[in-house]
Amino acid sequence: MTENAKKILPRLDESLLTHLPPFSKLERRQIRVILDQASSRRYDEGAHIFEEGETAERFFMLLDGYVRVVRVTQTGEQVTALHIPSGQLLGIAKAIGRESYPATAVTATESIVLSWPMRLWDTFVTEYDGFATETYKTVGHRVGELNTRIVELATQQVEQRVANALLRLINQTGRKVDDGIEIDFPITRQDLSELTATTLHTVSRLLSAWEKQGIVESKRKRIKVTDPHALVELSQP
Amino acid sequence: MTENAKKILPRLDESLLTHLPPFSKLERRQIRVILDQASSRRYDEGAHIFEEGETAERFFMLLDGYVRVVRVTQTGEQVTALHIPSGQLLGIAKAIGRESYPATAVTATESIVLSWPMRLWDTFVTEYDGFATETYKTVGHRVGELNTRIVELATQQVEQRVANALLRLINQTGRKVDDGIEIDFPITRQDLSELTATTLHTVSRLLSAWEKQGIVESKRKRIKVTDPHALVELSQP
DNA sequence: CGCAAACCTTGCGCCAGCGCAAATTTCATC
DNA sequence: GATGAAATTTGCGCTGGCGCAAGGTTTGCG
Repeated sequence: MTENAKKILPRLDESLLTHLPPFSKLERRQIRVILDQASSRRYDEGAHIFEEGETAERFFMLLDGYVRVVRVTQTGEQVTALHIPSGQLLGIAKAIGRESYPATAVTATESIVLSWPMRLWDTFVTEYDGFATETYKTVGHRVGELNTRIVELATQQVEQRVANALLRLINQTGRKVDDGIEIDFPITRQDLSELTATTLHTVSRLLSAWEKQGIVESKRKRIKVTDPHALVELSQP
Repeated sequence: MTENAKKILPRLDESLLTHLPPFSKLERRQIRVILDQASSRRYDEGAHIFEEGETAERFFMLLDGYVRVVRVTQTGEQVTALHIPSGQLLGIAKAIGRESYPATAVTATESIVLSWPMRLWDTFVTEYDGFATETYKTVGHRVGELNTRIVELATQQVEQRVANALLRLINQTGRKVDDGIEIDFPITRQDLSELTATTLHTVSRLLSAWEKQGIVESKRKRIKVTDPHALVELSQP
């Protein structure tokens, strides 16, 4: 409840966008236009922003929160392809020449999301300097991440993959706390297992072992890394 | 030798490009300009067209042959991310906002490759209608493939992955022969294992088993699928 | 033709990590 | 503070597929 209170919809204020890469170089007037055309919306934890295969009718910017990009197999298993932190565009199917979303976006926390109808895409690209470049950089970055995940899945042991995943999470979304770095959103053993292609049981065992060694501390849905260096060691082959 | 004789450098003729998606809509005059600025080159089997991390100074079109896109881990293992058939662009770092190539391109057969200096990229995008769209579609398609590979690696057994890889190869690059479909380029057990994240031993065992069941026939570096339907069965969970 | 290099096959033992099962802890709600 | 749902922990046995090793086959080359 108190959490909710903090996360009311923000006023559509210029300062929301000016510091974000795709828009940072724009004039106030341009930002104004962009904001006027945007819809703002709050999503609960676990909500789906868009679904794989759906016609891509809107594109999104994550203002606050975290999003998991997942695929679901025929047998219903979920596989997490990426984690997206706030400040990034998502659902940018047009930037990769697609008419439909290639995966499903699920909020990992309550999130605030801005969105625009896809028909504005071309306008944004032609009207706003740097927008195209930034979106292609975003795509490039994600392609890099996908490649990295493939290499990890192909060559590393489960322990290394989980260690790597944790490191990536604290790098991207870590919050410094008293004696360590905590992952900034609720994450279950199940989530971690979907991210590392293993089972929640194995993740649980690993975390227990690491906790005994003083590398991490974890409560339900919370993980704090107290000795990142040790994790780096574990993540090396 | 006779093989080589067939694969001399082609004359830079208009018909080379007119039927390829990125250029198909262009006028003869435009094709002429594009060809004038291109370099044509033949690569031996196993040659590297470009290396991961290298500054992306040129972009390429594969006119004939097949290319594997690979990453090499710190420990020297190779992981194949994609296979690219002829008629496609590659090394299009600019389309994903990168200054350097994100992976290494290795020829799987002798190949004929056209290339242009990257400084022409923006010109191509602005001057030639449909070029940008096609490149983004290419990117989109590859992102889809990468996602699929991640899901496969994460959820499937080795046997299913190898079956899937074979099916994909015969779909993309299969050549109908007397009593089956043959993969159109030399492929070793090792190659297949790098494509499916397993060992050449396991691939060898699987192929032997399948050969006994009459699903495939294979010689050194050659694989022919005689019963694709059975493979489809095996590829399902 | 004979040799070396590259490629392929097969047997055997082992173990990381999964599946199953059951118990326990934590949290939200009334 | 009682109840139920969700998340987590832990034990145990089994097995897919890897590592190791040895031997066989095909191809290219001097």
